[in-house]
Amino acid sequence: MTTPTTRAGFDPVGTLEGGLAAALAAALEVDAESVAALLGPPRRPEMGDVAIACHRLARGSDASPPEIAQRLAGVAGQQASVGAAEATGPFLNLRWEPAALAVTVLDALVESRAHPAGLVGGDEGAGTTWVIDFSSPNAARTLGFHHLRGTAVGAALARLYEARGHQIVRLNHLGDYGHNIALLLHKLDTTGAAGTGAGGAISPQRLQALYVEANEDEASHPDEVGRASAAWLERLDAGDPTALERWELIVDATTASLDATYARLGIHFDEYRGESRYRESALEVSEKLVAAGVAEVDTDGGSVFVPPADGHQAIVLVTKRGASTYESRDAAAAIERHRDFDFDRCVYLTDIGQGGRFAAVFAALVRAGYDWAASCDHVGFGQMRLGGQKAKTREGRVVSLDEVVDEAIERAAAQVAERTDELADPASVAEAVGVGAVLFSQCRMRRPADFEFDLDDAVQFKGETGPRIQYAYARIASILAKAGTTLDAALTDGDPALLVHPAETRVLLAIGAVGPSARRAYEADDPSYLCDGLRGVADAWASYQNAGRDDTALRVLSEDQTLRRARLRLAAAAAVAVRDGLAVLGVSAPERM
RNA sequence: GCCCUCGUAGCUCAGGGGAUAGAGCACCGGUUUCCUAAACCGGGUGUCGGAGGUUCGAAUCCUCCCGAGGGCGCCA
Repeated sequence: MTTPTTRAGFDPVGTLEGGLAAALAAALEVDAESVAALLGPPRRPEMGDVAIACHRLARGSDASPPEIAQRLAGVAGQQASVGAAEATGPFLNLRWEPAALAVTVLDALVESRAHPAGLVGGDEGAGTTWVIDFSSPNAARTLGFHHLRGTAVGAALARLYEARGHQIVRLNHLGDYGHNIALLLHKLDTTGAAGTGAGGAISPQRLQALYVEANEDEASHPDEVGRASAAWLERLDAGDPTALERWELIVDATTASLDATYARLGIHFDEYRGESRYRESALEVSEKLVAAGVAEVDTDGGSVFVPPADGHQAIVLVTKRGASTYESRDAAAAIERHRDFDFDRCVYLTDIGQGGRFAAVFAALVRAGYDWAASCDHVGFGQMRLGGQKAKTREGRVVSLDEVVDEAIERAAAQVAERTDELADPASVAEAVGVGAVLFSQCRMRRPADFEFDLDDAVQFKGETGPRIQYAYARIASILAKAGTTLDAALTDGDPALLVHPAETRVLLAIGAVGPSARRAYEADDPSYLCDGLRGVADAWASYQNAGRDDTALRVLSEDQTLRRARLRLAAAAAVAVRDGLAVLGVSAPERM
C-alpha cells in the first residue's frame, strides 16, 4: 500500500483502487484487472469517491447486477481503505476512509519529491530520446499570433516529455526558403546598404519594416517584383555568394527577433534547422525513393512523385523545374534528425490540416526501407479563431505574438495595480500573470479541437484561467507565510490522519488526480488533461479556504496546533501540486499577486 | 469527387459504452470586523445536427444523410 511512486508516477488513488479491485476480484473469483477497469468516478460527487458498474460482472454469473453490487458492498466494507460502501441498484458507490486516503496521498506526495518533476513526473521515457519539432515560424517575419498555439503547446509537451523521463531535443523548423526570402533578397538589393546597419547586421525591427515594404512593392508591381524575386531565389539555389550572404543576414535577424519573443514566454530551442538546409539532400532523398521503387518520375514533366498508396495522399518530391518541395525537404529533415539524434520518436507539432501530408511522407520513407520513420508522429492541433475568423489575420493584418503578450501583461498590470497591496515587484507579477494567462489559454482546450480565442476571456482572471490557478497558489503561500513556515517544511510535518473533513477529502482527491492527469496528458500528447487536473486542485482548495471564512473551525490556522500542522501540510501539498503542474505549462507561480 | 477534424446550454468548451449529460462565461441573488472577494455559495437552462443499427445499456461504437472548417502530384 505504500508504493505509490511507480514507473507511471504519482497515483495514490490508483494504489487504493488497485487494492480494492484485488479484494473485489478475489471475492468474485475473477481477475483484478477486469475489476479495476470498471472502477471510475461516479456520475456525481455526492454519490461517492469511486464507483463500479456491476453489469459486466454479472455476465456468466447467476447473480444479477444489483445482487453483485450488494455482495461487493459487503466485501468492500471490510477493507480498511473503505469508509462507506453502498449498493445503489446495479452500482456500487463507495467512499475512501478519509484518514487512509489522506495518509496515502500525502505520503505518496512526499515520495514523489524524489523525482525532478515532482508529482507530475514519471519514468516511462527513461533511456529514450524524443525529438519535438514545434512553432515553425517563417523567416523575415516576427512570430505571429497564429503561431501561439503550436508554440505554447509544443513547449508544454517538451517539458512534459522531460518530466516523464525522455531525453528531449527541441527543434524549430524555420521557414527560411521560398517566397518570403526571395522577396527580401530583392528588397535588400534595391535598398542597398540602407538595408543594413553597423557591421552589416540587420536589426529585427529593420527587417520587419523591410518585409512590410517588400510586400507593398509586390502588391503595386506584382510582375516586376515577382520576376526579380524569382531570379534571386535561383541565385540562392545556385549558391551565389551574394545571395547566400544576404540570406544569412535575414536569417540572423529573424532568429534574433524570434529568440526575444520566445524568451518572454520562457521557451527555448536546442536548434533552428531551416528548410533551406535541405535544398540538396531533398533531391538525394528523392533519388533514393525512386531507386527503392517508392517514387516515380513523371513521364510528362519530369517531376518526381509518390503515387497514392495505402490510403495516403500522393506527394510531389521534385517539381518540373527540378526544385525540392515541402515534402522532400521534410523527408530529408527526418533522415538527418534520425542520423543526428538517433531518436526513438520524432514528434511534429503542427496544425491538424497537415496530418495527411506528414503521414504520406513518413509512410513513403518506411516503404523505402527507413523503418525508423514509423516512429515519426504528426501531432496536430486545431485552429484558433478570432471572432469566428481564422486567427491568421485580424482586420487584414497579421497580429504579432508580442502584441498579444503585451496586451495581456498590460491588463494584468492594471488588475495588480487595483489591489495596491504591498507587492514588492508589481511589474514582474504582472508579467507572470499575463504570460501565464496566455500560455494557459492555449493549453486548456483539447488539442485537436478548434477554438475561439478571446483575449478578454484569457486575461479575465476568473473562470478556467491560468491566473485563477496562480491565485490559489498565492493564497496558500500567504497562509504558509503567516504561519511562519515554509512549503518544504510543512510538507513533511503534521499528521495526515487528522484530515478527515469532507472539504479536506475533496482537496486530497484533487491532489491525487494530478498525477493521473499528467500521465494522461503525456499518453495523449495533450497538455489540456493536465490543465483539468490543476483546475481541480484550485477549485477544491478555493472552496475549502473559503469555507474557513464562514466556519472558523475549518481554518487552516487552527487554534489546535496539531490540527494546524496537519492542515498546513495539506496546504503545502496543494501548493506543490499546482506549482509542479503549472511549471510544465511554462506558467510561473508567484508567491503573492 | 475523395480524405481528415468536427456538430453537446445563449456563448466558450468537457464528457475513456453505464446512473438524473456536466463545467466556465454571461445573467440574478447572497457571503468581506475573516488564512488574499482575481474567490466562494445558491439560482436554470438541453430534439446531445437528423435517421437507422449494434448492445441489458449509446452523446460515446457502426452505416447513411444534413451542416461547418481543413486537406487532396508540381505554392510554401
